[in-house]
Amino acid sequence: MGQDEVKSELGTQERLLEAAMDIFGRDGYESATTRNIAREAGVNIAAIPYYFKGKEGLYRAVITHIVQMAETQISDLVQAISNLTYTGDRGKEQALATLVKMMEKIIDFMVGSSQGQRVSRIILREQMYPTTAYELIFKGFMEPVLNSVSTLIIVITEDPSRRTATLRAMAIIGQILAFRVARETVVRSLDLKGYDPDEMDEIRRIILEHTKNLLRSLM
Amino acid sequence: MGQDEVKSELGTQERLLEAAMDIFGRDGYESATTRNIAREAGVNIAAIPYYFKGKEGLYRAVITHIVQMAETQISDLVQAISNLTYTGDRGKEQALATLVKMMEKIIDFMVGSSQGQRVSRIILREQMYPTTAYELIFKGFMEPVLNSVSTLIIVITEDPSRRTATLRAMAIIGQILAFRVARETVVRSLDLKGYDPDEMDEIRRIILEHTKNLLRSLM
DNA sequence: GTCTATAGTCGGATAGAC
DNA sequence: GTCTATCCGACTATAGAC
Repeated sequence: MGQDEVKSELGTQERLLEAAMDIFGRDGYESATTRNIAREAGVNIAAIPYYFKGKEGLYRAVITHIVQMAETQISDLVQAISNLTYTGDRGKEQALATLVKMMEKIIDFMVGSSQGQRVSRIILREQMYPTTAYELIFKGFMEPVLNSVSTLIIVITEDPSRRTATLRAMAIIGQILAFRVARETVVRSLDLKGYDPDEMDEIRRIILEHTKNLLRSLM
Repeated sequence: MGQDEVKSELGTQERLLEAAMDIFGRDGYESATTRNIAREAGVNIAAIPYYFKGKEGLYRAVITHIVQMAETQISDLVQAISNLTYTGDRGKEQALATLVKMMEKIIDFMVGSSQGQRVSRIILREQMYPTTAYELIFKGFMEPVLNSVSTLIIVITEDPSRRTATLRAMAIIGQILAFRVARETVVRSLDLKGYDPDEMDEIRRIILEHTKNLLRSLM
């Protein structure tokens, strides 16, 4: 199927996309320069307006790309949650186990992997300073995750209020956000170099313990 | 008294500082322009290098100012915590009550007041993308708060590990961060216009309930 | 102290050769 | 499709009149 000419086209585009994800993730949209991105990708600056219709178009392409990456990570769990019906005490424990699994995915994605760190920086930036690209992230990632988690919380707490469950879901996920947003503060407070596997294990352990204890107290 | 004067009666320096807090909080450091700030303040652009040695100096002045504001909010609690010694079951309950009080302060400051919202946007931005001004925030605000909260957690859980307590503190405070960082997502998910007093009450109630239930489960 | 005018810099986009 | 050269706009900062 693949033609050689197509391969070389996608090569330049893909290299720009990879470099853009790095630079946008590191510097933020305004501070990032197309000159830097082009240099990092090893291509000419003029390739950006040529392939992506400018800086903004490149940014949107990055957003679309990372939403797809994130979706891949969680699609199976979202799918499972929207299909299954949980009832009774056994259903509650199942729902809690699923929730813990989802939290684990999010932790490893946002805090653990170096790829996920840059990606989640971009996502969090859009949360704080939404641009026209925010809609893509909301519909493609945030809304599905928040809906899934709040559905599980409704099952676990037997409180049918979607509103209350959504707020609880935000608070619970916030435990994870803290370690991404305030990474520098955590690292300094504990006099670390970064999150190495030992710290990651303890962070994961603590957040999951908190989540389980909290939800059991609401059962 | 008569301190409630309007903006036009403030000096040029103060008007610049107020305007800068607004614009930096809304747009972030790079996106904010000195032109905008000067126009918002109703003063000439040249006043910025004249009084603050340029854009960066103005930003540092804003950071210093907001750290002082934040310190005022929490200094009494930080003071009380560093002085008192809590022991026994009664001590644990006292520590928990103090922790809840501090959480309430932080919620009202970060999520509730419109002033605090702009300020906390700047603080969170420095968390995610630290500049040379980060040190001021860390030493003046983040470190004292994190230390206070983790000290209380050590008393409550009777686990002497400062490291574990600090990580727990981050996770617990993260519940608050979520409503500031992902405000737009919360608002959209619940189809709101913003956080009105009803939502604020429920957010506060839920976070405090989570915090109390969680820490009781760790006693 | 405050203004106008302008210098100096930088980043994004484009034209046109190859 | 990719390159070089260049343009244009926007921004910060400064010089100097008042």
